[in-house]
Amino acid sequence: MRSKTPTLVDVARLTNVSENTVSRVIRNKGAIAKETRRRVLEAIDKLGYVPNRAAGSLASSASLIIGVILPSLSNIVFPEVLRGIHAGLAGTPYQAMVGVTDYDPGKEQKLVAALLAWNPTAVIVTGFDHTDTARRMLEDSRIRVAELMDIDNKPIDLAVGLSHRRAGRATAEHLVRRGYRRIGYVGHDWTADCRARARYDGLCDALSGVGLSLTVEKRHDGPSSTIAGRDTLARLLATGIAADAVVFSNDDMAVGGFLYCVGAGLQVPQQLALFGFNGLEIGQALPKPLSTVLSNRFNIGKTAVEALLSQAERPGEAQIIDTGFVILDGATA
Amino acid sequence: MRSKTPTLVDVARLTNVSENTVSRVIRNKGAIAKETRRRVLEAIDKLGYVPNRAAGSLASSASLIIGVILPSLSNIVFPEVLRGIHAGLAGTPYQAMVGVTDYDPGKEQKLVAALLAWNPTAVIVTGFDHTDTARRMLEDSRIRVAELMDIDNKPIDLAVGLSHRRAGRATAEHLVRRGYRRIGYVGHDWTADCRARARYDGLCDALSGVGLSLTVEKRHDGPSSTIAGRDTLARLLATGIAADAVVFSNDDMAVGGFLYCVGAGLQVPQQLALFGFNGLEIGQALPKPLSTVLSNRFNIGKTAVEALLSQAERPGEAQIIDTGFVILDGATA
DNA sequence: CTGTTAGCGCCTTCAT
DNA sequence: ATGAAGGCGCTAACAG
Repeated sequence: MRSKTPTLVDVARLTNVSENTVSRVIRNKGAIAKETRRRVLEAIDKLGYVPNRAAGSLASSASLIIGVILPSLSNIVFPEVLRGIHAGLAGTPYQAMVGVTDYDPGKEQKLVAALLAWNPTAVIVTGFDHTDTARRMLEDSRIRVAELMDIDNKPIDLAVGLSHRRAGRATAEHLVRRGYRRIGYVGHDWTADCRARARYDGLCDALSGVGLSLTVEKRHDGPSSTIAGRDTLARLLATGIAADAVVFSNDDMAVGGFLYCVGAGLQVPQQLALFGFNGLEIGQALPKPLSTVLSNRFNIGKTAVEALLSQAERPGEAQIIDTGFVILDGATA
Repeated sequence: MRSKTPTLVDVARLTNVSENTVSRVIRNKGAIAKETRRRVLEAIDKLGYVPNRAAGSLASSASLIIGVILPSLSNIVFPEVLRGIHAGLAGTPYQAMVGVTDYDPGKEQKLVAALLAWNPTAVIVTGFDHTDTARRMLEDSRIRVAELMDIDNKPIDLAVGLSHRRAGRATAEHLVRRGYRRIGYVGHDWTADCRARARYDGLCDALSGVGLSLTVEKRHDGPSSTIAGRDTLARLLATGIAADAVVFSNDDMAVGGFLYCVGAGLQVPQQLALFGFNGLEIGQALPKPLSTVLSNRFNIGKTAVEALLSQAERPGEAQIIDTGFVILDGATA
């Protein structure tokens, strides 16, 4: 005969106080006599009482849930953001409810609806690219909303990330300063990844500011990957158009490019300089550490959670937190 | 004046049916007249009604939540498992509630309690290594429980994964078949990662079966990483003890080892053969594809979800699903 | 500092 | 095929 799991009432009875008092102790709300609290906690411990979250959510129309919507888990960047989110959540009673969109705004919209059905305390999404409906649902929800990775647009409530446009500009400036003039570009499909596009734009922008432009470029028609980087660099070099440096849409692609050079016996950076984006560990483990832009993904997730939890209400005006970026000099450009 | 979000009652009133009927339509339960269903769905659409999950969970003492507890998100393997889980969940009304333990059984126990407080439909954990309390909570919960990655122990309910011991044996057999006799080992801290330990045991086991043993070994005192692999191989070679092949605790480590060889001008596999575990993309993108064991992480997650959702009750006897492994011949061993 | 009184929105059970 | 009644476990609002 298994006795059903204990509830507030059981704790209250065992302690000879009202349910409400027990509830207050659990939530650290209102003033409670030291002795009462002690007895309540004792009873909780004795019974192994665990609050029923669904009941709590229903009664308070709010839950200890943080909704998290990520475009992908294949790109290592997002697991790192998620890691930051969990780091920010550790030690709090909040749990992350995670959904993945596969870069599909339609799926994102469904996930927004699905997560809002849980009355989450806050929702974290990626970027600014939502369907109108999704955006309206988020706006109307009145809960806190963080849009991560990018800060080049006006957020619903809070944006945490870096300016990809500026990161692209900084890349150009770095290469020009190093004396590179014939600069090529190897990218991936940016219909989904509009931040890669923003970096590209910043890059071209800054180059044209000093009277330069991309000498040659190739784009892989699909998501970024090491293998795509390797193969796309091969295609770029096969054009025969000389380049002394190649900028990659991100580190995955750039590492693939580096491995291509190793295989082809190309001296990096003497014969060809390489530049990435993200600052992934693997890039720094190469025989020559990759020159790239560090984009603190972990920190973006952690900072976002901390900001969201530190203030329950939306601030009067949308807020932006710039987590910045750092040029990693490396040895490949 | 913002009207509060619509509830079942609103839909019922608009349709002139009882709440109950609306509820049945939503849950596809019981027989409903075609025409009634149509009108209800119309009303739902018109009002933009979204069911309140907390209320549903409270009333049914069950929720459309799948609890997921992972040891880490730093190791790419677990994001891939999570990706599989989300793939299995896509198209269902279930959401994943994710927690991360940092390989700490104490944290795992707290997460188990925290997730069970939501009345999840099932819980997915990693491995068999739980505190007694955590195990008891999971057993007593009566909900479905999957233990992932490993199948070398008796599960609470369902295990999905591969035999790491056998993978280790297969590694030894492969190397011996290829003619390697002086085999070294480069590993990482396995107090946390007991599956790496199981592979190591299988490796040693199979070697001693043919009268061999590890010639030399070095273990990095920390989690696996490319940089750790690179540096630990350097330390192993610095011992001066000759080895013609080195087995790494996983692909991250092995890729680091490969990159060390590139930097040091060591011919792979002529001067030194390398062997990994996991079959990560990066290993296959190397100038010489890494010889390794493919461990289908994605599939483990997806298979687990499908198995859990296909049967609401625990089967009479604990069940094991072997997702197997595949030796990737590669070019490094 | 503590208790009382009403729900929160839905699902289950039993009728019809 | 549909409805009525009751309650899931907790919290909010107000008393005292």
